[in-house]
Amino acid sequence: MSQQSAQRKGRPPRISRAEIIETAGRIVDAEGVDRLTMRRLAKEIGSTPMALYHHVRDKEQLLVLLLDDYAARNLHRPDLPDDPRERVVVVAAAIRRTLAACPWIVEVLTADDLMSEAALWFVEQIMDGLVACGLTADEAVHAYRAIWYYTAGEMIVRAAGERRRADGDRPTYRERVFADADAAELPRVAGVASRWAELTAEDTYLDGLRALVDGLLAAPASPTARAASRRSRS
Amino acid sequence: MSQQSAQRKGRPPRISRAEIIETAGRIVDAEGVDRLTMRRLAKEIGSTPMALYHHVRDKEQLLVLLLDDYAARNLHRPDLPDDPRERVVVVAAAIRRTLAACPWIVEVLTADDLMSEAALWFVEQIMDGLVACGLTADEAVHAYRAIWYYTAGEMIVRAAGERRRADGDRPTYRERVFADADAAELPRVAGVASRWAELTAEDTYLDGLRALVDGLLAAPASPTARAASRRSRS
DNA sequence: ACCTGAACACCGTTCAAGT
DNA sequence: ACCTGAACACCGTTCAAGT
Repeated sequence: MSQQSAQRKGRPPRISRAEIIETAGRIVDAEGVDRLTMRRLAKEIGSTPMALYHHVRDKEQLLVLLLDDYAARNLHRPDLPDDPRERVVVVAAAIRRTLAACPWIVEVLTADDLMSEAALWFVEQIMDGLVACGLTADEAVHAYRAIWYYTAGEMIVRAAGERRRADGDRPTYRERVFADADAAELPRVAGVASRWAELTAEDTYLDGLRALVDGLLAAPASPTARAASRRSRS
Repeated sequence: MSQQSAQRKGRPPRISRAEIIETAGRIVDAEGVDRLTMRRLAKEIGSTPMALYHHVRDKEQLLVLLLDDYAARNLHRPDLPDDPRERVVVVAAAIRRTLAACPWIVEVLTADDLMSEAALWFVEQIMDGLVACGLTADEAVHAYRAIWYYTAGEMIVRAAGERRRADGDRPTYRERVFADADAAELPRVAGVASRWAELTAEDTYLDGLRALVDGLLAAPASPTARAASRRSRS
């Protein structure tokens, strides 16, 4: 535990995990996440690729560490409204606003859950709001997860859409599929086909979030019905 | 070979897109998506990497094509209940059941929307159910998107969790973070910390889906309020 | 304990040429 | 039109050795 006095063993470190994360963050901010490679990072830091492996397990862990660092510095706690339901919405929206500003989260999201220390306060507020609205602790966990699924999905799908729009105006595959939609067989789809891109470009995260939270908090099925549905799942 | 018969233009193709997709599907099924490389695929097919680029634009498109093919063959249309709200739930659950069975969708989901021809019928049914419950066409598109965000997010987060569980029982980062949760500051989180893994391993997709659909169809804000919220977004 | 060099076993894609 | 060979510009990670 007392490492400043006892430098007796081995050679002193030249690079630190903090330095690795900081440099990695700079590369990612400046050039995007797929320009971050262990070799490139080592060069930037003035070391060799293998030196990095003494401080992080592998590239995947580095990415998770990077997002934790980002969350710790950018996840600002919002003012909490009194109404517990509104608290849930406001806190979820705060998570999403911060993470959506960081276009490479998708890479990490698909590698691991975001569950940094900095995020725990947000989870706490969401769960507390849900419990204050009448959910049990277990129900609150499941409801929180549903909110997280919706939030993560929105960010990922939106990021994919933006990437698609970014690299070239080549007529997207989806547009061709829609154009082929038969109005007789698929009237609803055909009816909005021409406006699909425009409609799905709108940011409706908040509307959907409110609907989800309302639904999660609406008078649920009776306890017996819930128990039955739980049984049928296992 | 004998090319003197039908030499209208150029040389006859040795390989086809269909053959590429079929072989790629075999590799992915047998060994997982990250064993699918253009070089490996070419070898398997008895050709060279560059021959593939005459039939698909790049690896990303190949993956999208592969998922479309999977969807076309596995997305079976469910019986439609009479109740339009239940129709929405049943159809969304059918999409999710099929896609969740295919662990590599995440790679495609983050590259592009799934929007194959085979999926259009499902989109149609969901939109039709939503409209039958009173939504306008535009609202139905947004509601469909919310359902898709939730569904995609659930599949991606679940897949990440399974991958994490699969490769080694190393104590996940998340578990350590939870163990450190201060019961005084974060009572709700600390209260379920020990059961978090167990609770989040439960499949609650359907419960969350029902909550979301209920919320989306519940008496929405008045038309004027909706118009105001639309204005404030743009 | 920490770092290095060399090597392993690969990638996706471009280019110019052949048939 | 379709395919090939060679090359470009890389990867993440392991291993054995050095300090």
